[in-house]
Amino acid sequence: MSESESKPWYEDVVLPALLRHARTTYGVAMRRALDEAGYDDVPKNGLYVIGGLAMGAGGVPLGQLIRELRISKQAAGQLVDTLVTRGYLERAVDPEDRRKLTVTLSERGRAAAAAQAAAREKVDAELLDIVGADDIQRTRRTLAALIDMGNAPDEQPDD
Amino acid sequence: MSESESKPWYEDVVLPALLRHARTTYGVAMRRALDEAGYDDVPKNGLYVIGGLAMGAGGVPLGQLIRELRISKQAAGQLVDTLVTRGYLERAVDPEDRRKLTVTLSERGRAAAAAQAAAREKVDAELLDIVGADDIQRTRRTLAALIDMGNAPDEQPDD
DNA sequence: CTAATTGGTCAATAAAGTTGACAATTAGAT
DNA sequence: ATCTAATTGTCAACTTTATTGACCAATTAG
Repeated sequence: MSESESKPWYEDVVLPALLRHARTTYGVAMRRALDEAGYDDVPKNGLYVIGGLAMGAGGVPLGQLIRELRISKQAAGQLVDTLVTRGYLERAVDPEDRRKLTVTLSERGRAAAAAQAAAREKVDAELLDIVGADDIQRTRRTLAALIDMGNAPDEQPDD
Repeated sequence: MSESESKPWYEDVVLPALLRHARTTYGVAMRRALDEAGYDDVPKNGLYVIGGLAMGAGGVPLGQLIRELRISKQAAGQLVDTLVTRGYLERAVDPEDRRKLTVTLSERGRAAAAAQAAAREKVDAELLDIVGADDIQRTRRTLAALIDMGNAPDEQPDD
């Protein structure tokens, strides 16, 4: 059995570990880009908030953060607080239902989101070079299937 | 444009978000399996330690945990402390170099690891049913490429 | 017009990670 | 054989992040 065709290193690494480490590549790249651009006070989950908010144009309801980050509403409120204090977000009440809060990116927030997106796209591009568009498409579909599995109607936490 | 062939929901979800949520499917399943089997005191990163240790037979050096979890050596030490206290791990000093520490699964640790692995495999099997072996293989390769990108020689943190 | 539900806040606390200082062990150079 | 120097991990103090429980305000259902 020759060295040159030994099985790849990831052969018996379990999928959740691969997912974790793969995401870390993005995480490190995005964090470093933000740091270098002077946005060095974004809290851990802030990456997700800022990145996620970038695409939803009209602002994101707090409840959505709670569900997607899988944290308590108090933690979500505190996270938003921090991001508002540090100038990345602005709160707004939903005029339809004045209990509801939505958050939007501030000027500074949009700048940070842009830096983060650039870093992400750089990784995307490099990956595209390595594995090609088809594999990326299949990977995305596979990940989506996995996500759908976790969204069975009974999975929502009560709080 | 008909409803039935609208673009899939994940179309413009960025890859790091897909990775995050996909991993959450595993995380939730594994956590729930552990809870239901009575192993309800495993700390957050403990999932990774226990799952990762399951395969490395001889025990894992502490330094490896530090690098893979990307936490400080102090945090790693504390995590191991907790897992030892709660009966999942056992410490052992490397006789070659008595500074070095390795951890191995205790009896209880192995039982927890088995429960966790079963949950993981159940998700694996379900995924296999949905997307097929080929897509999983390509996904694994793609993730591995992404991980390799993040392991450039200059990426190791100093501490 | 109550009563229940939903959406969020406040306060206290717990959990997890960080930094800084230091002890023990090993390695490298005299 | 030491005498540095580097590696590996611990201790202690502190910061950050998230949780629980009690509560208030706005909305919706009877």
